[in-house]
Amino acid sequence: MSTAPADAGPDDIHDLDDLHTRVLDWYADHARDLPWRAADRTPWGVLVSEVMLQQTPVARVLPQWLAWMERWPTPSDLADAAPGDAVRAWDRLGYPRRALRRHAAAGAVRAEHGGEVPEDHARLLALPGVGTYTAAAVASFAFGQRHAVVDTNVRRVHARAVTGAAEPAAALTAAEQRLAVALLPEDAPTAARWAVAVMELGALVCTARSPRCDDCPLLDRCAWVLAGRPAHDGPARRGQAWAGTDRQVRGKLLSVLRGSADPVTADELAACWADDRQRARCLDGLVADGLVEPLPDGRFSLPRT
DNA sequence: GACACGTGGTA
DNA sequence: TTACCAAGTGT
Repeated sequence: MSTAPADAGPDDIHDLDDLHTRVLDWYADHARDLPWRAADRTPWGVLVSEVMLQQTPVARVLPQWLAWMERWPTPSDLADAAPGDAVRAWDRLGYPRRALRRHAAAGAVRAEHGGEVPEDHARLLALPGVGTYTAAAVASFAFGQRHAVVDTNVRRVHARAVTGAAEPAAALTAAEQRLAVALLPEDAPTAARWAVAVMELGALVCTARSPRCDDCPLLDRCAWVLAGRPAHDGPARRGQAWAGTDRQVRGKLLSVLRGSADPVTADELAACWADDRQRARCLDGLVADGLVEPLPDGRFSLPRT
């Protein structure tokens, strides 16, 4: 069990089978009934869910995903909309650049892939807003391929159950990636189920704050538990500053834009933040990011093209 | 590799 | 209440 799976011998293969069986059985009994996992889901729906879920809790994504899928059921439907419509519909999910990239990705899917979400990992990766994780997740969840899907939940489960650490490193390491690959079941359908199952275990049981070890199928073989649940020894995570930051100002500016059907004046924007210098800098940043469009008459709107 | 990037729920 | 945390990506 302490042997690295990369050095797998006969005993470790049995060990790996045991790991797979426990997690897959647990998932069969405890998986949440999420709409992007439903039998009638589309690859587009999976892609939309993955982007929405980036750094954003499931509970907040759920209603937004349903609304988006009803409004823009295919990539081409979204590509036909103005980017500003996507930003407005993104509402308060946070990180609105994701909405812009989602819209750009819809255009790329139509222009380069005949309107169908590509199955190939490299082509997925080339879409705006799709990084290593999301490309692997879509290839695995939507198309049943065999990929190491490594998100924060998976990293935490691996760190505890296999490596014996309370928390994974600050950033994804090559060793973690290799471990994730080494743990993958051989056949694609099982690997795809494994990927979503480990993630679900991390989301529901092996949580960051207060893990529910009593409910964990791996309790009696968890390396971290067996080691006496040692505390995290690495550096504490840096909290994200918020009050007074550009991020907060950007959020306020965009909130004004989202809330208005018509373009807004500079005065209306000024009302949301007193510091002229900072407000101007943030507005420039939003324009540079393509989230805000300055109009010839001096007003501002969400991007129209 | 570090940093910027939104928002709101929870302990 | 303050701080942490949530299915990351792009620069």
